[in-house]
Amino acid sequence: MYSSFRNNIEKFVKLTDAEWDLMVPYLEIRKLKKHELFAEQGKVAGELCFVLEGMLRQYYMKDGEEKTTYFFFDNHLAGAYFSCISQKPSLLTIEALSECKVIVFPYKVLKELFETNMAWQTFGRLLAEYLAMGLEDRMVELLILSPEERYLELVKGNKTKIMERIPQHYIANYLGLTPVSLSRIRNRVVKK
Amino acid sequence: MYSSFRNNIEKFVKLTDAEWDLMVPYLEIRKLKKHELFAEQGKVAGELCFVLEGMLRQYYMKDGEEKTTYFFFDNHLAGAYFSCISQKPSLLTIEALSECKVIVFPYKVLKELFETNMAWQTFGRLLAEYLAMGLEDRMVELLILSPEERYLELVKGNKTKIMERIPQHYIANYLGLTPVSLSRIRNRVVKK
DNA sequence: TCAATACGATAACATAAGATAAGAAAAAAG
DNA sequence: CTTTTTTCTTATCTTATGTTATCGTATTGA
Repeated sequence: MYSSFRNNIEKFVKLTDAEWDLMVPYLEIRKLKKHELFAEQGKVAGELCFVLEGMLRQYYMKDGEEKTTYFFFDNHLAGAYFSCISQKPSLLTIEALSECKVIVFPYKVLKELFETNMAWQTFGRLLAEYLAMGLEDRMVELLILSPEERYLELVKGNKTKIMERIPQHYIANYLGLTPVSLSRIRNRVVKK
Repeated sequence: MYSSFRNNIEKFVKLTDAEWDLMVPYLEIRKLKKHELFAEQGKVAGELCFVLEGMLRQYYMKDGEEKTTYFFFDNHLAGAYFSCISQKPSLLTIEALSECKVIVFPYKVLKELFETNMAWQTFGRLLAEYLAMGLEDRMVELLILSPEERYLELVKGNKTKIMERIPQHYIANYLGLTPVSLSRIRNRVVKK
């Protein structure tokens, strides 16, 4: 049941069974209904999860509008990681885009493992480095590519099929544009 | 000589003298001339540095143009961190914007410390988390703020005086716009 | 010191994006 | 199955940005 989660962690660092077992008692399978929130703006996040099935989105509020900035798919960690780390109220909300099955665990437990076990600590570093590299890529794309180029990069990727199931206005936000603008770009690109 | 570097590290994690001494033999003071490169696109980076004096910029090439995406000031770590981590050729170049005095050290040494010492490993995690949080903030600004709002955020910050010494077209890139556009925004903002 | 280069402001024009609204299509809810 | 809601496209209008070019000034380097 938890093996996909363990496998995913072990892409970063190998764990002995004993080390893995330090985490297991705190894992909990949870189902999220569509539109259910996993983390909420203004609240200090205490939990992270590993997505087994389904997908989620992360959004910020600006001028009363939801601005979607990230998606979480299966086999990935999700959660308001930086709120957990800083113990400050989260600036973002995480919502299930579909029915989801996730493995939930308290960040406190992970932190405890970070501080007491070298392998887990290494995992913590490698995970943060992995997150940072992803964010750097994303930032560079936003800085140096035009909206149309960003859209083309997105459809070039391997997430095309998944993306098709996500409402387009969320993807527009993700690319830093308005839904109307994305619709126009799609129209333009098709004609080329 | 190295105390500001140590202090900076100890903002993340306290080190015993013995732990600090593990790093000291590998530190080297280096002066960079204006326009001298510290890391170069296409080359695998092997060194990081801590800036004692001066400032540097990081840029990517796109369509034959340099796109500045980040600045490094004194009392901060600089370098092609992700190239060091991944041992892949760097996508970015780091250039001294002024005469610089930096403390240089091989990433290999740092990695060795990560893997053999718990305090250093913790530093590695906290550093990566810190970098990731900064990148997340930056990304969100790019996604949900308009160019003008981004400029206003920048001048609101505490780096105003430093920024004044940086050529404006670098700052334009950093904000994700063209130099001409930044000039117009500045003009517009003054009149309000 | 002088010449070359880099820098920033501005203008003119073309293009693309934002805002808003309307209508069709698709999905969700009852 | 029908109604309601959400989603997407399209059109119009306005505005901001990109592109290119010019000009005066500041900086740099020989």
